[in-house]
Amino acid sequence: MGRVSQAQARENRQRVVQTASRLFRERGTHISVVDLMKASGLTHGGFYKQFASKEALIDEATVHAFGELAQGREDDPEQHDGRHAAQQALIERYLSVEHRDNPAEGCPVAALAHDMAREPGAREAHRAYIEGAGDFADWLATEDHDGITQLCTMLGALVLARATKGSPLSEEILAAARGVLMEARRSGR
Amino acid sequence: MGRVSQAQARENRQRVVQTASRLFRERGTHISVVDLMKASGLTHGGFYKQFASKEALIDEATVHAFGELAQGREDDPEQHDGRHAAQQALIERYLSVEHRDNPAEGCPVAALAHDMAREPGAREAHRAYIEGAGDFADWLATEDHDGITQLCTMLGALVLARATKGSPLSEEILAAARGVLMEARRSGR
DNA sequence: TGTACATCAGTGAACGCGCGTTCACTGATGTAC
DNA sequence: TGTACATCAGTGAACGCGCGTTCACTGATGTAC
Repeated sequence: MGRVSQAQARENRQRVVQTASRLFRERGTHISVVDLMKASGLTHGGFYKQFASKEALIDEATVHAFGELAQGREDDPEQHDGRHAAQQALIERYLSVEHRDNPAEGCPVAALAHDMAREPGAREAHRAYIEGAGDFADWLATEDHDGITQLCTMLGALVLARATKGSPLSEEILAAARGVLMEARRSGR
Repeated sequence: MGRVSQAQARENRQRVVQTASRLFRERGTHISVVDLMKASGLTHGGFYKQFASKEALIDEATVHAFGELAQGREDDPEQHDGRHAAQQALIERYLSVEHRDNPAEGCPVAALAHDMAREPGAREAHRAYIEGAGDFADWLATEDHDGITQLCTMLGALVLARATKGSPLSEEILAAARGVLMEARRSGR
């Protein structure tokens, strides 16, 4: 193939990060460098021209995933009413069958939780995860509702619904969580 | 070493299942057969004298883990007041730092969630998981409180606390979840 | 602007290693007499 | 009850395979003149 332009190289690198951030969420960080590069339309040999190690890519892809998450929230209007409506819309989307079935484009706090819990720890990915989870909880909070507990219920429901997929219980879990979160908001509690 | 008595062989086999049910929760089902057998005080070669495959052990160890979970609940007194107190005690234990730091002896619904979500599906382990999660939710339910949503909040808090361990957020999550679940029960809502 | 050459992004074979699994071997256990 | 032998739980070397990583090679790109 020969050398590729610097612009093309930057684009290729960015595509690997993007692909990794999706596949880590879908299949976990154990996915192989070969599969990752193949999914990015490249061969595995060039990986180390762009990244110091697979760990470095996990760090970068995790930061990338949380950047997207934060960006998605910024699009929402900032005034109080807009925020409240945006929160409700996000809760509905978060607890949908579509989100359950598409972890690759979904919430990294839920999708990466076990990989974070089982990895060493003092890494950039972990730092980004903790910051991302905290920011998400803050964003969910209202005058009357603690953001952390709402996030626990949402994330717990999503993780459980994914783990029980194939059983009617999976949809019951999503519906029950939607019910309790929306009811609490309607009644002003 | 030579042949071992049938009683010894049964005991060894049971110890492997026990060890596996602990290590799968602690490190995930990706842990190797060599490590699993070593942790059971045996060498890896004999594994296939006792189990058809690693998948078969995952199935058996998962069923074992959920059996223990159900058994732990049966010890509690059956009358309504006893049940209510047992539920509160379990919630406190579930959301403790000790439970966060000891997944091996902890709740398999939380510890195995991601392995279940990422594996094929139509296996005995998945069936046991779904049944175990449903039974746990039923056990948590009261006249006024849906068991599913309580389980979502508890499991979400535990998974998040484990993923953010090392940050103060981890303890805040456990405290927030304890707070909202116990407050709801005290106020009768 | 053209030309000559150094650079280096991407390729694909190869590395050591750990995985799940198989197998020849061992010797104490279990059994037939 | 004792003896002879078949059984088989456990051992450890070996299998093919996929992993993360390295490396010699390629040829279009970028650059010095």
